Amino acid sequence: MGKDMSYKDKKVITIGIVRDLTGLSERQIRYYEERKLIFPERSAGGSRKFSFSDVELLMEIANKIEDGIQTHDIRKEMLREQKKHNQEDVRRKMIQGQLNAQFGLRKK
Amino acid sequence: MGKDMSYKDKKVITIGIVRDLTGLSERQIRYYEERKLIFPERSAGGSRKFSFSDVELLMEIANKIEDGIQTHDIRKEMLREQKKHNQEDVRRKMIQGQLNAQFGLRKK
DNA sequence: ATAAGTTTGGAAGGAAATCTAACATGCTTT
DNA sequence: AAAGCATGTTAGATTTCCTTCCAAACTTAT
Repeated sequence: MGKDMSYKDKKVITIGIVRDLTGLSERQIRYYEERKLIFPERSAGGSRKFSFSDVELLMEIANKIEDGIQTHDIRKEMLREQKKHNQEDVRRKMIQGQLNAQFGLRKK
Repeated sequence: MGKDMSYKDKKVITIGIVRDLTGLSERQIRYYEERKLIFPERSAGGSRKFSFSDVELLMEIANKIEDGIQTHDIRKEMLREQKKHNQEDVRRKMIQGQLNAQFGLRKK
């Protein structure tokens, strides 16, 4: 239940490295956070920590910005995507639930 | 040929995070580097950068240290492992070379 | 058993990396 | 014209990291 994550999603990368990996400025990275496009964690002292997923997302964001899309609209797109995935997830879990009920697979 | 790497091998994690991930002290981590058990890269400013592989290796090292094995012997074990893998690699590549020669698969 | 080596902690002082907040600029959109 | 967007830059404070040293408690070798 403690749900562990792949390396890709572990928040372990500081902003300077993200800068080097993406080619974005730190200013841009912080701004995209402000606009709620990315959600780094924080260290005890307050430093941002990003994952490789965040880095990938930032590169996609960079592309859209280049195409003249505004952060506001990027956010909308992202929320739409998210919703779609959530729905798929719910469907998948419901089906699993049905199966469990029918065939009485017990957990643990 | 620019050989790209998986996330696991990218050197992107600073020592403080490695400390948190492994439970080792920074002192210990630096010492194990001094003893040539791990090989972090450096930022332009001189900060160490580790990969997830390094983190895993550090956890193995920590176990061996707990078992009373000395860094010197851990290093020997590691070199032995390394050599074995290199040999396997050479063998694999030689076989591949033979096949290419026999069947004239051309590269590119 | 004395000497030498191992492993770790801790302190000092300095440099690098990060943080927030503010102001400036050049564009868009309203 | 006013408001909002995206980014750069600066300043000062804080956090993180670096190396170098000394100390302590062990372990191994002579």
